[in-house]
Amino acid sequence: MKIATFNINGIKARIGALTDWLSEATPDVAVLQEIKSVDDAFPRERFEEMGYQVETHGQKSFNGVAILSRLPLEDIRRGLPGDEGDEQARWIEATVMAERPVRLCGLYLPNGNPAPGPKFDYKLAWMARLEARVKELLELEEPAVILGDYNIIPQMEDAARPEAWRNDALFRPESRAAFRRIVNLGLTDAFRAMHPHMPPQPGPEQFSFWDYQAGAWDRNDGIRIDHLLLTPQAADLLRDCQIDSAVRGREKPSDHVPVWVDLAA
DNA sequence: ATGCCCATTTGCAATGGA
Repeated sequence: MKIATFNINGIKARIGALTDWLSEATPDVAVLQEIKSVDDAFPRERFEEMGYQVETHGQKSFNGVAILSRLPLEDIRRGLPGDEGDEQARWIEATVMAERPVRLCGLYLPNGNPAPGPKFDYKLAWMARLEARVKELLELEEPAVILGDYNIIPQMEDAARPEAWRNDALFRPESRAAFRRIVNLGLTDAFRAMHPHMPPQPGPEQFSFWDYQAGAWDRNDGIRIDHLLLTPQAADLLRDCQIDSAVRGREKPSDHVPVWVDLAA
């Protein structure tokens, strides 16, 4: 079963690029971030025609997450627990009914800039809520994938120019420590499990985001911030993990590209 | 040191992104 995460940066602007990629990559499940749409405005028919069940958790203008699945979805939940007053649409969960059911948690973690400041505080508070939810998921001892735009550069090798991100909310010590705390509960970073950092690399590192500005894509000045974290039961099913980098070089691209895992589920 | 580009808004400049 192929499960992908893709920050599309606006469904309205990305409908063509997204359907093209779905047709080629044929993921069983695509977890989307930044749909930037309310639920009623999401073009669900376009994806239903392609055989996908569509579940959205949108809001006006910003944020918004969704799950597209060719297999049935059950027990859909919207919103990250832990703060009833949080209006931002950044979390959606569902169980994909494969031969071996897998719990999916799609997330769009807050950017957190500028740091320090209230937006950075919100990011860290959101990550504390994520940690609490991950602890619950791990106690179930079932296959689960927590995937999406984490807005975290985990290590130096995950940025082409780490020094440029030194004081950024994506790379600050507090952000990376919060990410490590979550991973260290017992999750596996699927990409690093399949592609360990082995300096000196024969080629450039792989990234999942390149800024629109300053020719970042042409210079491969990217960062790896879209992640798929696996519970032990999901990690035991891991067959492959790849980044579809070429999508970034097409017409009217998102600034992120899809990242996917193949699970023996 | 700052902006570069892109998407959205009941828009025509401002905000958010990362």
